[in-house]
Amino acid sequence: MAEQITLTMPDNSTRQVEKETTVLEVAKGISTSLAKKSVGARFNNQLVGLDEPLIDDGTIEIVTKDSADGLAILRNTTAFVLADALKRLYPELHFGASADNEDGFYYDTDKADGQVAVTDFDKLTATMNKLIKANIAITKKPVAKADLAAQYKDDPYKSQLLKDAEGDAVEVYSLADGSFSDFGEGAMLPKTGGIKYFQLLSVAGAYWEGKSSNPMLQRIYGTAFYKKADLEDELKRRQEAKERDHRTIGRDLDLFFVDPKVGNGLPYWMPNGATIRRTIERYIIDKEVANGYQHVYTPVLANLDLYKQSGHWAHYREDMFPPMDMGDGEQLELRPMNCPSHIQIYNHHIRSYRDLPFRVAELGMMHRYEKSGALSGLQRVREMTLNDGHTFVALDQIQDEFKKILKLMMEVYEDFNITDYRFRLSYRDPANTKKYFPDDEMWNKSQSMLKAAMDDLHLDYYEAEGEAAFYGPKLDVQTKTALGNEETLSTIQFDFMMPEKFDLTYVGEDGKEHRPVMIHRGIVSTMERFTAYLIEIYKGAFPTWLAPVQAVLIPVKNDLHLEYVNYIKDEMQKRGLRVRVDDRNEKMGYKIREAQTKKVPYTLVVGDKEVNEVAVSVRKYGEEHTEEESTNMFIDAIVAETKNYSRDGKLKKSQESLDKKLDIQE
RNA sequence: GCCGGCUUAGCUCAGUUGGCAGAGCGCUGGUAUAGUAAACCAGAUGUCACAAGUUCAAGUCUUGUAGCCGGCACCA
Repeated sequence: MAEQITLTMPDNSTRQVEKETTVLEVAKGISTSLAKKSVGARFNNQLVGLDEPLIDDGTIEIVTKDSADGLAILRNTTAFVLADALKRLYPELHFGASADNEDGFYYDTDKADGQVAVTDFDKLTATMNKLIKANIAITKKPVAKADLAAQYKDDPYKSQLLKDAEGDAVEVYSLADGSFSDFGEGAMLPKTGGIKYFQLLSVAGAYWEGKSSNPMLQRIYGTAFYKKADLEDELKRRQEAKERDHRTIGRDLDLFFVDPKVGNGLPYWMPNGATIRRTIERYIIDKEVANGYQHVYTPVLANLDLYKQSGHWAHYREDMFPPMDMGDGEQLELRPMNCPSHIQIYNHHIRSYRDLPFRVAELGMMHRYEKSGALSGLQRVREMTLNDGHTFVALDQIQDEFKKILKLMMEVYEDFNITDYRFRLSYRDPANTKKYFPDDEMWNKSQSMLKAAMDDLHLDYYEAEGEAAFYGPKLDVQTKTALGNEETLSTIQFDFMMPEKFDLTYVGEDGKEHRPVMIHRGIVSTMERFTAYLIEIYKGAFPTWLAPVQAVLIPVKNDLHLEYVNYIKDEMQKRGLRVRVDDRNEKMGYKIREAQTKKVPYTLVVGDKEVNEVAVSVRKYGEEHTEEESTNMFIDAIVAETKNYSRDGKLKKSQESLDKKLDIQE
């Protein structure tokens, strides 16, 4: 009898099979329906193909088409076929890295006589389709790195990838007809015909090994699915993402603009956008004052020495506006960050332990000379106003203050209905400590303190090395833009360095001087980035409390109803509501349509019936039906709705549940 | 900053082998006076991104510059 191996299934049951049984045979052994759907397996946590013979005991999970792993196998195979097509069309082309991700895949290329461009996609797609139609088997075998080196000797990137691969051998995937082969990790489908629906999407430059000092390759992006509908959904999703883009909506709703002729990355806020921003600013200032912060104003200009002392000049000189030489030896700098300003506030008086935690906040305007390629709408700009705050604490207050800030953050998220985010603990890069404040003990201490605080609160997070600020580790709240790019929304940063550099002290209970710790924190990011973020999550349909115009009043007939409409307008304005009367010479349907396309929360129509009943006909944004409401009741309801920051006037989660989640005892 | 692409009216876009600068929406004026997503008529849109070059002639071809878009790198 042949040698047996033991496979452990996901449900912990075990199964004895002959050694060298393939994944497909294992799947068939479980059920034919599973075998039909299967495209590989996760064996001892490694992705393997259907033809993989199993030779050791291990855990196995059959990978089906409808799983993320199944898509990874498909996309890996599609990237392989793309590479084959590229090589057929451009024999001299060199390959760089390749990968699949949650949206699709990419393959990096380098061509001496002009890079691959989107105009090549038709030819590439046609060639790929030929290969897919031919349904060629893809075989896999391990080849010693030494044997493969000669084949790639003229290809600098592949040679490097080969050298960097783990072990002495790599898996080489080949078409059965011998016309193409490639090496790499990850599993593939057994035949090219397994690729059903793919699309090449875009090309973009990407540095070799992600280092800007290296040459730039051309990255070809694509995606692939097993089902036509899934591919169509993905393409539709990408289209909708563009419609959600804050730059598009910002223009359509007349919120802001950037005119390169008067300054790149320097946005102008139109009245509508300014109203949203002002509402956010008032909200967050009130919220912070209620949470013990003292709001201040500090100058946007300071002597350059301030930023030399803080270390910003040494670290970020390239991204700061050049200093203004005043001719008498003084150099003034547009501030790139507010922390040194708040340090001046702290240092202005002698501080006692009784003053701590000392919380100072500001909507601080800053200027950074962001590189031209980084600029993007309101998301990356050269002048921005940060919801900045610094709290100065004693060592033993760090944990408690951290929790308080986190609680404040979560309350704010609830008010804005922000739910899609991830916590990231950002540490320094252990392989490149030069970038950071040189004090190993400080780093180890503050990083473990941060992690302990998060663990203590039982919050999920992921850790990222190399993402820390130069002065300390941070908790970042990561979100995604409409186009899927990651960005930091909120941040809490521990800083043991600035207090040293500025010799900050407080007088302790013992009458002696002690060194405080600084916590930098931003809740709603910059006004620019946050507004962009809100535009995208709301798709321009702002909740009533934020909407630039909260209600539009439309008289059925101007000469009969305008008087009453103006009365309602006055009543609403007295209650602090933003309301507009549309008395243009247009048909009612036209005005209603415009109110809807401008995403005004409430459209109020007034005619004979309403005048007689002291009522309004209410139509909510996005809804087709209307409701008659007494004018007073309607005004009371909309006032209540704006007061509790809600879109629909519904009650929000209780305070206790938030406290419990964060484990905060007052 | 880097690689690729793009740039025509306020917006979305046509514009043929080089031969008078176009449409829809929006805007302006007028007519119509209305019950829940687009009334009708008329009118004005403009340094075809900018600067050179080729040509009898350039929105169109060539070169350079800027900006924008996608991504990479950066992001205190």
